[in-house]
Amino acid sequence: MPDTTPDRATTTRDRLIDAATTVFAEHGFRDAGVREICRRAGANPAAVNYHFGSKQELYWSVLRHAFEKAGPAWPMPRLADEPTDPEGRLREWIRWFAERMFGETVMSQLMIAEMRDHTEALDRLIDESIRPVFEEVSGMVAAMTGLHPTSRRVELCVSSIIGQCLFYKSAKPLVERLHSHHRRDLPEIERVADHVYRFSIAGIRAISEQPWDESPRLDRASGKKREERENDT
Amino acid sequence: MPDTTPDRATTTRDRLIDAATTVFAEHGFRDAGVREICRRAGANPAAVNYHFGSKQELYWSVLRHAFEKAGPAWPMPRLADEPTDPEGRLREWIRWFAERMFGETVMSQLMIAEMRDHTEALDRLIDESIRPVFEEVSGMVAAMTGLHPTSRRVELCVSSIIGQCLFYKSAKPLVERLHSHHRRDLPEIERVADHVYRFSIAGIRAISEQPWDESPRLDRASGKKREERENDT
DNA sequence: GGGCAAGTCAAACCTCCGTTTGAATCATCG
DNA sequence: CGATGATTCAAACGGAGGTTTGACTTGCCC
Repeated sequence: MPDTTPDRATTTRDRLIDAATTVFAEHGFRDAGVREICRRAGANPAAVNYHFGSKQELYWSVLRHAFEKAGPAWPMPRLADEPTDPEGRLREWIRWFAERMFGETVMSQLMIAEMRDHTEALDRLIDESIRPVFEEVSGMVAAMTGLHPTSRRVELCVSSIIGQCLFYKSAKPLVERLHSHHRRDLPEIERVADHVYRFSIAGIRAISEQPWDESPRLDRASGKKREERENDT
Repeated sequence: MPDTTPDRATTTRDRLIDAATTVFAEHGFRDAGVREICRRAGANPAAVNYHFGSKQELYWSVLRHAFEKAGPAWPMPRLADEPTDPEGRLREWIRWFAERMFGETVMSQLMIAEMRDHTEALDRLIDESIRPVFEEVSGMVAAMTGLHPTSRRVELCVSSIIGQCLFYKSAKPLVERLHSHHRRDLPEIERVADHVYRFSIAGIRAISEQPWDESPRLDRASGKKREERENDT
């Protein structure tokens, strides 16, 4: 007896995709079990290999399917969509992104899981789904600062912004235990997004105003190679 | 024949701890294999169960051992250590933390791996090793802003700072592919740390100057529960 | 030396998991 | 109806991983 009502109307193949999407999102590729997927889909374990050839192929199909659905169903606020100022666009984008990080959307779960397990799917996932996000934010920051979108300073600012949001997702067990009043409802998400926005706007301004040496400082290359020490602590 | 010179002088138990520390740090608890640990330690697979009882118990011993070594060998710059200003202390702390995030220290690897797999060890790990870090940074931010160390605004600022640093660790495969000129040597780490510092200082000032409603906005609690929607995208 | 406990080892055990097999079922069409 | 191809199913296969077993070695004390 399957967990979820298996939608007898659809084909076994479709039910497998649906069930696998959920299980892969919850457990990642490695820890997801073919038997559990089939149980949830109300199908026989052999069905996976009959319809897809292998667990790996099923995974690819799930990702492809999630991509195609996520594209139109997950509209990222774009810089050119409305004639507001870059700051307003950034605020809107952070809110959008924070919602995706707090809410357990299947697509974000799949991406996080894939980042842990990194199968061969990671490259495609990054190129098709994450790089556009980076470039979009880079465009906003560039518009705010007058810097080139691919400049190092913009790159670092974008990482700072995304890093702040991603923190609540990737370090979720940590946040749940360390933050005194931790909730994940909508007003709370907006509170966090608001903070990230204000914090980042100030950071971006400070960085753009700083007359920085854009090239990576070669003058300090004299420091002995302290990198790659594997041992101790 | 074991991979690493197995230090014939030490006992089998100690060699097991050493080998297990490396393997657990590299693969996490779940993906680490008892057979590989024993191979590296030059021991028999049964040795784990003879000396520790189970793989789980070995894992606990590894964590305990790493804790005890990491404490004194991993000195976190403390606010009271030197009579500099809070800004200078924060700058020093970010540099220290960034080095730990970029460099592959065993302790940071163990923590990240444990955050993925979260076994029962996570709670202890957080309480003994991560919470002090949070509180230390909270103290710095509080000293800079005049806010209470446990206030919500300080909490959010600390998350922003740590989130920025953690990004380069938790999203490492992403950073490697998206950043145009990506290196992990010492000058590069200092470049990133410098950026995070300047970005954060400005963010903290902006947040502290904002006359914010400190209580979580209850007025918006009327929003219907949009949380926990599992489906779509 | 004899006995005894600690330690080590190869081999087997047990469970879980992805996959394969071969028979049974169903639909379609001549 | 009978044949054929697609689909479903229970059962088993083969391998990997943690654990157990039982014999063997080693060192120590009476």
